[in-house]
Parts: sequence; structure tokens; C-alpha cells
Amino acid sequence: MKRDKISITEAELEIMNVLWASGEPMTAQQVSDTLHGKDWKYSTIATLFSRMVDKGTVTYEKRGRFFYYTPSINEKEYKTHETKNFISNLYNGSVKNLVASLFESKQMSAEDIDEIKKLFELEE
Amino acid sequence: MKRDKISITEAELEIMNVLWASGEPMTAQQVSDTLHGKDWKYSTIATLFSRMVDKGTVTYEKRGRFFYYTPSINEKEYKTHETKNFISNLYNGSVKNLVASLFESKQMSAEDIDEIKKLFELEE
DNA sequence: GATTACAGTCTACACTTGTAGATTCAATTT
DNA sequence: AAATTGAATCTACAAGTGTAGACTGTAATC
Repeated sequence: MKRDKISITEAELEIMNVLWASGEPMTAQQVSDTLHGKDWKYSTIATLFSRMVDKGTVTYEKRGRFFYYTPSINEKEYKTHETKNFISNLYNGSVKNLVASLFESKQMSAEDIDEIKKLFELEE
Repeated sequence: MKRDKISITEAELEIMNVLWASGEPMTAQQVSDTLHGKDWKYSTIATLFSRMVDKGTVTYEKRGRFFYYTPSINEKEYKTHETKNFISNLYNGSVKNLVASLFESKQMSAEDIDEIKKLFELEE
């Protein structure tokens, strides 16, 4: 089962998102609190962190008795890369196809449309 | 490991894409030929098909000595759904964020941009 | 009818992922 | 110092995935 070098599973991504959003090192407990929605047991989060450390997607630093975790991969880069893969897998690599599909399926809010129009107007 | 009811793995998706693109029932061999790029052994494809039949993502019909497979789930619906999840996981559910990111990261070709502009102009 | 091919089925296996209880070890409190 | 507490680590396990060799049975060919 060959996989891409740096992989972040769905569960791990939830943690990465918390870390990225926070912008600073967090303990497993803090992440757990932020993720109160999901009711993961502490040890589940700990396992995920330990796997992430192994994979190298986060690093930690020990302060007192706590480990503070920091993402070691760049959010923008990672997401851009994943988006590219996604478009490649589902939309034959065509951004146009993706956007057309979003359009058709009415997944865009009025604000989305406005904002996007602005983007494109700046462009001309 | 609880997963969404109807799941299509990455490998399975490649097959589904072939089936969807073809628009008509295909044998495992035909799919294999179409997928010559990946060099999957025949039995790999057969295993994938058999799992897909189990999951209910394809059905087959026996004609002579061959099985002809047909997707049993709708491409548009499936992709729309997956796209929604994707945006939810990576872009906090915001289509605008996605499109902005595509913009920034220069993943759009000139044609993409033209086509997309057309879409949005129709809209006003 | 015997032989050959080849499509489909079985079996296999290592790695991944989600999920978490049990255990350990150091810090904190009494 | 002893007891308590709570992180971090270890161990565990079932289901899912990628990948494919071995086997079987029937259709096509000699």
C-alpha cells in the first residue's frame, strides 16, 4: 500500500486544523478542549499526536510537564497540494470543471458569489 | 473505524471514473485496458470490482462468459457530495475560501479563468 | 471429446486508521 | 515523605486498503 510521503488522515487533519488556527503551540489537552464537539478520549488524541510526531507532521517541545505541539508543515502548501490532488481525482484536473460543478449544484452562497466576482474583477 | 455509508476508495474511484466516462457497461478487462497507465494486475482489478459489488457501488450483468459492470451510483451526486466534504474539511466549509485559495496559488489556467468569468457573468 | 485460455473467485498479507484501556512516571498537593 | 493526580506511553484490536498469487470452472479451440 504505497501512499504519498506526507499523509494526514482525516482524524489527524482535525487536529492540524486546530493547531493551524491557533497559530501557537498547544498541548493535547488544549486541543481536546477545542475539539469538544468530537468526543474523543484523551488517549485517542494522544495516539494521534504520537503518530503525527512519527510521521513528522508535528513537532513538540516539553515545557514543564506538558508537551506543546506545533505543526511542522505549512497549512497553505499542504492544502494547495491536497486541493490539486482532489481536483485531479474528481474533476479530471480541471479547476473549471470543479467551479462549474459548484455552480450547478448551488453550493455557493450569495456572499460566496459576490466575493468570487470581486476576485475575478480585480483580475481584468 | 466508522466511515460514511457509501465509500469509494481512491483505487476504486479510478475504476468508477472509467465506468462513468464510458457511459456503458464494461468488463474488467476493458477497464484494465483503459487504465493501462496504472499497471494493476488483472486480479487486483478483479478484487476491487468484487469489493465494489459488495459495497453496492457497481452492479454487473453476465453476458456470455463476461461480467459487465455498471456504476450504481450517480457521478454528479457523488462528486458533489465529496466536494462538499472536502471543502468542509479543508476550507472550513467555505466555497469562497477554496476559490480564493485556487486563485492565490495560481492553479487556474487562463482558460479556466475565462470560462469561470463566463459562468459568473451569466449570473448577473 | 480433450485441451487450452482465460474470467472470476479465494486466500493472503502487510500496512493504515480509528479508537481507547492499562500502565508508568513525574509533578503537585497534603 | 507519602499520596494523589494526570500526562504521556504502551498495548491492543477490528475494519479498511492496496496489491496480487493460486485455484477453479467454463467457454473456445483443436
